[in-house]
Amino acid sequence: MNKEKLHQFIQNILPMPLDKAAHIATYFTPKQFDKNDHFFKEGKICSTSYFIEEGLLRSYVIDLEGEEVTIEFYGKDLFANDFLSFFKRIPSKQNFQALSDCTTWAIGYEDLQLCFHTMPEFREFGRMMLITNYARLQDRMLGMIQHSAEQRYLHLIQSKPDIFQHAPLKMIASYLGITDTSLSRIRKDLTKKV
Amino acid sequence: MNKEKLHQFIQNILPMPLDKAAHIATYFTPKQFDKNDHFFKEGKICSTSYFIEEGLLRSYVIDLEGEEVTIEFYGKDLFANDFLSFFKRIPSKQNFQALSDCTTWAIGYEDLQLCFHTMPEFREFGRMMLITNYARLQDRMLGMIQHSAEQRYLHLIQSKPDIFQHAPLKMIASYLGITDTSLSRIRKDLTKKV
DNA sequence: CCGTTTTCTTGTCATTTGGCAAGCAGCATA
DNA sequence: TATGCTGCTTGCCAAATGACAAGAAAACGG
Repeated sequence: MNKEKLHQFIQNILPMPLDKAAHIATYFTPKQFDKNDHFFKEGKICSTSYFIEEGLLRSYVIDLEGEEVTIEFYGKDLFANDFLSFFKRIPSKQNFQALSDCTTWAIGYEDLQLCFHTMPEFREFGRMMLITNYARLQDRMLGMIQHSAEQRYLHLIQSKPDIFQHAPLKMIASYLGITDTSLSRIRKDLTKKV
Repeated sequence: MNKEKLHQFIQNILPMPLDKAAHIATYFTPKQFDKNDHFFKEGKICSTSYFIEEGLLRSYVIDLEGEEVTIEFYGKDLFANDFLSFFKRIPSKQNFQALSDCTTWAIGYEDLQLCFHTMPEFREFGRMMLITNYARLQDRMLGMIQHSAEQRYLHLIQSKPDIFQHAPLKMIASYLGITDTSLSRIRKDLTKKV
């Protein structure tokens, strides 16, 4: 398990010399998850952030009726954590679960702070990551407002096709904001149309 | 027009000595908007960020049918800009409009970068603001998934009551992800229930 | 004050989505 | 093989929301 992909990821978010990226990478340690591992549970402060080299995760909350609502799928080359809990040091409401065997790089809160305080490049990198994620979330929000469930489903197939090999329909449905029954019907209608 | 509220705002996001907050505040210049001013239009790079001392703004996009979709309402004590365009220096898809006469404090991209690079407190302040906004957006997303239009409407009345004095129903409806017709009916039903 | 425009409401009907329950299929395991 | 378990589909009907159009009410500008 080498750090090449981690370097690429860092340089992808913010271009910087390889030695800088390599230095940043030294603060990350490898961490494996098995499929279905619940590796973070709500109520605690999220103190570790994971860069995903390979595999698929999801975060979810439990709603008032006890139903799981998937907040986000985290695939390859993404950073998984609960920003709010992580940076504000407050208990998280989210849970994290591996949907496949996962190869990740972990960094703890203190190390991340150290990186922020000592490396301007890393600050930029962190800021860009936050902004990118914010913009993605805003686009998804706009999608919820402007598009039908069917359109959102089709878009998800385009943008995150790997989800469909690992996540059961119910998780995908709650992510899309519909029930699994409706999603099943949407799929049925789509096969007719083709 | 004094900077007291700006100081408070900065210290509210991240507690710091008054002199630090005052120094940060020197980079902001006052800017007034009249009701209905469209002070930023899509296609350009968003290079100014506004702290709102008084008044109400909104950001919106134009969808494929030419309809305006309100993305966000920015009230008192908030920071208004398009993060993605502002920090990535790419053209924005958003428009900004004053919904009432507004008193704001403006800061340009270069000054903001200067602040980031020279003041650790300001970096923290900026990071916390991004995270707070991200968490808010995520909560709104969850609301879209878990709650009915009526529940979202009631929640909006609680959380941003001032909107209803300045924004027409159509803007509020698109923000909630429904049509103005539906919102009108929801209001009617609620008066019956009371 | 009048006339115009915008905003809001309402009626009718269609479409989308949900709730519930039944059934089927795959799959692990005793 | 028998037995559950989970995931997916489907039928039936209800509820939520939308599309379109008409009209009432309010706001605005001269």
